[in-house]
Amino acid sequence: MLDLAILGLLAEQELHGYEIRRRLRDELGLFVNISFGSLYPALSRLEAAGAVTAVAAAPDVAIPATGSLGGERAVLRARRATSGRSTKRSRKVYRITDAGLALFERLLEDDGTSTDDARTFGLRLAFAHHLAPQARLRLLERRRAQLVRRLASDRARVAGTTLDVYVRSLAEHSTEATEHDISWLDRLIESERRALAAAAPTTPSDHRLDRHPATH
Amino acid sequence: MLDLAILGLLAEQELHGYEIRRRLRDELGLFVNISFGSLYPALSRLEAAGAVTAVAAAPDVAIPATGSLGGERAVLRARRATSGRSTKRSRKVYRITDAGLALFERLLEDDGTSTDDARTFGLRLAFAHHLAPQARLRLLERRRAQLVRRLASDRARVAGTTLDVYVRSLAEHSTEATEHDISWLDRLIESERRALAAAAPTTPSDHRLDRHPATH
DNA sequence: CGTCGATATATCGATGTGATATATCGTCCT
DNA sequence: AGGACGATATATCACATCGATATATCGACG
Repeated sequence: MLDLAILGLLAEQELHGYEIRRRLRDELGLFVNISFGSLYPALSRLEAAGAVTAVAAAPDVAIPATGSLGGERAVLRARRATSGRSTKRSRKVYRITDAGLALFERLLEDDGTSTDDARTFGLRLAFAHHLAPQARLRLLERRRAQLVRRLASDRARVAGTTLDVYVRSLAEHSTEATEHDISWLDRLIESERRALAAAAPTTPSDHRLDRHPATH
Repeated sequence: MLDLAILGLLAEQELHGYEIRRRLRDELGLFVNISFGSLYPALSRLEAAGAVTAVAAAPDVAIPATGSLGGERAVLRARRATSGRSTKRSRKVYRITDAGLALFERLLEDDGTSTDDARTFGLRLAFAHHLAPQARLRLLERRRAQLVRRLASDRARVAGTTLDVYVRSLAEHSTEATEHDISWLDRLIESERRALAAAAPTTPSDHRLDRHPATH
């Protein structure tokens, strides 16, 4: 679960542990508030598995050529770091390997029956730009189906003989929240479908299209 | 966290492990989907701590005189069980002790800085009828304040330089969900305030009222 | 000049999950 | 008749994650 988060960040740029945590907190802190107690062991685990390698401590923070991720503040930090002529306490900078990239893509797509967690879905969506359009659509639809199932069982529960006021209120609110989630997903799905139709209007009935997309 | 759940159920009625899990799943399965791998150890833990005691396996399932909790199906199950003249695999029925009740109340109120989890709040609210009106109000207001704080930091994040479409959508949706939660809490708080005012209209300015409420 | 807060890595215990093992009983299919 | 299957029931394992804590370095601020 946080393997996915770590690999997703490292797929864009080399980073050290503390910085990984900071980015997860600042940029998608909605779900993940990863603790060091899980981060460092996870990095060791990934290193042992050959998914990442520790490279020499970078003397200065690489200004992200990838753009998109927290530009200004990163520059400020880099300036401070270089001016101070300090590496703080020696950092271990990690780089993702080919095996790690493969693992990342597997974790991203994996419709694994497991851990329904909203957090895992959020993480996958946050890295959705790494997915092929069709895979992205599948991700959204899978999640939608899951929520629809939950909604049905929640409704069944509300219909049951639960009398307590608070439990009932809780159940009703949860139901509404799920409905809200679903309509949000519907909007996303609609948007993806439109993008897909606009990109490839030639072969709309090609059912093999999503296996190995020509490019992206 | 599931100590709270277990004690909350046992506070109303003696139960064995499997039944505890079933009730949690069926009645407030919104949050808790407790696994046996945590339930049984938790029961042992609570037993060791003197919060619960294992009593002799009940020959028949007690028809809940407390009402409110899954009546019909329980009766059906009880009938089947007695007709079959079977206790299935010998069950351990647990009863809550005085110490357990004290612990339960502590866990219910505990504004413990820890584990902000929505699940913990949901659990507390589900058992809110065990709380004094003022404590109930405090619980709701504490949660509200917490969500307001989260909302502020979420908004700050959205205002930042996050360019990715999906991350942005995720953040916006999360923000809306939090707003929805807050307005739900506002309704609950309003309702509690009204109930409180109706119950004790004599001393509206007594600021000590919530320390040791006369009764419940 | 000394303390505080941010940066940085690491480890510990407690708690929770998912998978699996074991056993008994009722129900349904053939 | 019998046997497969699912529900009931308890228990344990490996593993993931969290929160707290330890350790260390540095810049900033009074």
